Amino acid sequence: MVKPTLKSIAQTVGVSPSAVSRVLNDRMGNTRVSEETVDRIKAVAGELGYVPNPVAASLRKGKTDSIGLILTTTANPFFTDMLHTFEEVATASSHSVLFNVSQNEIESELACVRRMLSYYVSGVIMTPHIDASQAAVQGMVERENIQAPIVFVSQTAEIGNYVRCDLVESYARATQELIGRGYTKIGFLGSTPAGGRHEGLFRALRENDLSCDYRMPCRFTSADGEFGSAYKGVRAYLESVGPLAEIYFAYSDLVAQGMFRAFSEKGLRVPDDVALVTTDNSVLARTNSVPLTSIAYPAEEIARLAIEAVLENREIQKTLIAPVAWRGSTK
Amino acid sequence: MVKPTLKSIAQTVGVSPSAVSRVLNDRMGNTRVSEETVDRIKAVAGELGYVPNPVAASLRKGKTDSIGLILTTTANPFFTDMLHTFEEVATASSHSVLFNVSQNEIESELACVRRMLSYYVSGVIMTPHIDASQAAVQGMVERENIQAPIVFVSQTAEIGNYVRCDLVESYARATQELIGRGYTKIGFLGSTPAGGRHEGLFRALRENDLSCDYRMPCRFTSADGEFGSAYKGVRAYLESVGPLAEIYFAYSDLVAQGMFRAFSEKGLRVPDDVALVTTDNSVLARTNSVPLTSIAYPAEEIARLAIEAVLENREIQKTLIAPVAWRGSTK
DNA sequence: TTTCCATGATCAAACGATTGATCAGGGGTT
DNA sequence: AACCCCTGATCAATCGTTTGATCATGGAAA
Repeated sequence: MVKPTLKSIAQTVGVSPSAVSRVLNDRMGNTRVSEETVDRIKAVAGELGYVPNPVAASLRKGKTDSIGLILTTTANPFFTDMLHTFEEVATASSHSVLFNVSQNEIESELACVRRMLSYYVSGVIMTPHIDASQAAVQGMVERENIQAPIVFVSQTAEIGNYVRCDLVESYARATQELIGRGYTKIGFLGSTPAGGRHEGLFRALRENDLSCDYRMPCRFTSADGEFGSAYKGVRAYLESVGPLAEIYFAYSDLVAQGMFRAFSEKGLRVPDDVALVTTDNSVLARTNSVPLTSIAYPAEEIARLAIEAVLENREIQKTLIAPVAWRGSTK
Repeated sequence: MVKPTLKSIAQTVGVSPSAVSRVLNDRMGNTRVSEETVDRIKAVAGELGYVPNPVAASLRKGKTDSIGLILTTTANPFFTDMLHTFEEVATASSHSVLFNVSQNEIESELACVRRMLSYYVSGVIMTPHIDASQAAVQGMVERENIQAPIVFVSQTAEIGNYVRCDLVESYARATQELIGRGYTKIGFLGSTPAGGRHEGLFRALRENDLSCDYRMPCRFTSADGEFGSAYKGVRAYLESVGPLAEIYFAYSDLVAQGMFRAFSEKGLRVPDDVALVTTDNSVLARTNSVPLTSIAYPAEEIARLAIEAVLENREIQKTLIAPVAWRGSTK
């Protein structure tokens, strides 16, 4: 038994393929087919178990019911949180998801986008590796006059269509709240104090006339990853000077896990001896033995906005502020 | 500037589309085109930035360079570990990944498979929700005489094409090793002692004339999830009878996290007061403040085997034994 | 000079759905 | 009776590639 096609259905009903196509797509109203024929066609289609061939339809229409999703990695639980929502929303709108991991290289990101576009995806959602890669992709879009919407899910850049999360502001608000709770010596772990999200921390500290030099030095290496680098950095820090601040910001949940392990090994208790605020609010923060206060990057909302923008082919420039999930790693 | 097609290239070179097609696909050897023409075509194709249209090729060939991947959930880090390898191997073989989450319903699983097949995927890899769903899908495959390979990644069922992980045997080996290390009171957390992986634990205990009644009762509810259910169960257990065993098996890393938190809150130290062996060896186990000994479900190897089976359209019936990553939560 | 073959290329039919253009025929106007 | 319109249906081209069949050409063998 071969797969039924429009033509085979048309034959058994005794009607033209066009009629069958019009009936089965049925954008309510413009059906130029008599009710009787409609019924006959639907009956036969059902009986034969007709399932349309999306590939053929795509070729003709020049677009598919699928969207491309490009993540920089799946190693960080934060991304997989988004992945889930993406799939959910896309499936609910009966769209397929074409998935790729770009792995931190601009060339790879461009290649992924290009490949997806050649599949006639309705649009692409990507987490750009860095601002430069976002700019590069957007440049390609404009240069080649690409019609399908490309939506960036980023943290900083305001380029093209994007949903970004203003972590600078988020950090500032979190810091303000911490100061309100009585913390005065607030630090962070990181290699580069300037730029990025920590600016929010600095800003709030300055506004409250507090010093902002409680930095835990840490050299990030790709061999150790976020977790290992943080662990080693904090170990070394604790062994040389010990915790100077009452509370530390972590760049991500993975980093927080590394810090937490180092604290534990040194007998420091969270939050009594030293407190912790992390970023991502992923499963790691939620299931830590001490539930971690975490800046709740709104992965679900971001995913939803991005997908809706793609499906409705609508421009989007949205900046969100991450709320903080206050948990047991802070007072 | 419109997108270059085979035809447009053929025109500018002054040759037929067939020639261009043959040159650009070039399965080394059967090129029935003179070297000179090959060069001219390649030059023009490169210059015009030709990128082939996979949709058209698929329609004609009746298959695509993409594989379908259906996971039951992304909530468990264990699945996302596999996801990463899947994407990596598939991309390395220049295949796209069509991704879906099936969410624990047989109907949904069948629908996902059907949809993917209509996209002419080269094959589908899925983690069946339960043995019944694996049987249902396999039934569909046979009934409808589906040609594309479907590979199941499961734990128990030996149905169709599969890569399974014999966790019963894995548990038995782990238990044997624990006994060798001096543990005699070995328990586990779970609602249903019979069936499944715990049989391995029981078997090894029996073989060593040890009792196997150190069960932590726990009622799993979908509202609390694996983590919450485990946490609540262990809390209640500790408050009523306390830890009776020296070491406990956890069903998954998420479950282990819940147990670990309960232990921590009760002041029990791992592994000194109570030890822990978990399953999955996901990022959760690796980044816990005490690195958890975990049965290392070989996600990468499984993914690799499954993908290779699909790409080479080869039958596969493989059973793997999970090794154990011995870490700080055991002596 | 005819015959045969190898080489390098083209032809044309698919693949399955979509869609603007076209058409047959019946009923209503004038 | 001539004209027009409406309804319900068909025609045929198209999307871009692939691929078996066919064809022209020139040189070698008979």
